[in-house]
Amino acid sequence: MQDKIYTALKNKVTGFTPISDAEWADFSSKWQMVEINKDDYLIKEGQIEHYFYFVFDGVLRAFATKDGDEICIGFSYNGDFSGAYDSFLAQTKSEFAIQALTKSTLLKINRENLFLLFDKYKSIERWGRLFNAEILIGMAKRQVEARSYSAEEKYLRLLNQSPHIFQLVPQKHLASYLGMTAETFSRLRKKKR
Amino acid sequence: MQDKIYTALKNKVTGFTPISDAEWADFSSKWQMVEINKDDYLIKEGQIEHYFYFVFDGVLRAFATKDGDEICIGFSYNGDFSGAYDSFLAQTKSEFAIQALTKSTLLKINRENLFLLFDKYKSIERWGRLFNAEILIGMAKRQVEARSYSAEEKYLRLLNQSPHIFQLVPQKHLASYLGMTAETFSRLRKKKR
DNA sequence: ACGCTAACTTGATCTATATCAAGCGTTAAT
DNA sequence: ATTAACGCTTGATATAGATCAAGTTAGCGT
Repeated sequence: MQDKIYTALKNKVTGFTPISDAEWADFSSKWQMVEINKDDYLIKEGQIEHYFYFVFDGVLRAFATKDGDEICIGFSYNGDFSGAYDSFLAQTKSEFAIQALTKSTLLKINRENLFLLFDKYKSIERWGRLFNAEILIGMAKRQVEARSYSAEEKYLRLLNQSPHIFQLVPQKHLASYLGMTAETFSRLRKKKR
Repeated sequence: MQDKIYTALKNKVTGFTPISDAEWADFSSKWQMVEINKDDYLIKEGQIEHYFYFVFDGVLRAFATKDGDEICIGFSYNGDFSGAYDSFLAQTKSEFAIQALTKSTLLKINRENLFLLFDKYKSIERWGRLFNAEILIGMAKRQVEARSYSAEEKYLRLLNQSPHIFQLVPQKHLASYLGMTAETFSRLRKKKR
């Protein structure tokens, strides 16, 4: 049954680029399973990220804190990679925290091991490049979105494009994710029903 | 004197990861020089990006258009890479245009050649990964910035962190880049003098 | 099942910033 | 040299969404 977790990871990685059996054996041996309870943190603001995660099951949120208010940056679900990735790459203090919104099952790999794998295998290096590209493309989209639309438009777009997350994530986090207050979110919700 | 342009590219690339002479010879042969006049476009919204650029000299701006209004996404200067990078990677229609703010000298490489180089050389693949990482880290920072600060705070932060761009870029573009109107920008400017 | 806390709703008010409008200075074209 | 076009400034007004405050609901721990 732990097999399933590694199979999920394998599917995810080979979705980017093919990997030989030998490479997979080495690669996969470096990942360990971790479980984390609801409300616990993968990492807190100001810490340096040493791990890169794969979410097998659960929901997590990334958020920064500004003057005591939380600013929700994003979410990770089943099949996503997670972690304070910019801190992980640059080894700078993380500007945000990652917290489990549900009990979650993850795989993690530490930075040293991952970087050794990058050195050792071109396929893994390629996966790293393509994964970075995917994240980057998503962030570029979101940047334009955030600046192009009103609160109402952003609400409706989220509703159309990711209806499932309304079930998974408390409204206040969705509101913050869309850059509005919980009150505004609630009013939009009422309006559209 | 064209040497200087290639030397600048070499310095930029090897700043990420070392590259052998043979690799460099092959890699550099795939880049061609392009010149572009002030106000001309590298790419327009809706087109698919086939090239990846290196700015030897000049200033460019990337902007999206929403309801006739321009939303400035970012700038490229001497020593930066440029292009509609997400369109280049995903081969989807670009959501933004790139326009020269000054007469500019660039190097460009087409996608096919670059991807062949990724296949051929692990060092180039690594450069690709690290370059993606750098862009990604920058975008993550900017995302948090854009959401954490008021117009005034954003203005002051830009003034402190990148005073040079006040000389290079018209105010209206800086205003849009910071997510405010030109009027608001002008008022903040007056206030702080 | 009960009580407590946190999430959500609803209404009243406030405010940062946008919008609209008009004028000024500088550059560029005729 | 004159005018047109554009970028910047300044003032008046409008508004989306925030903030503040109070009440309601729902989930969680004991």
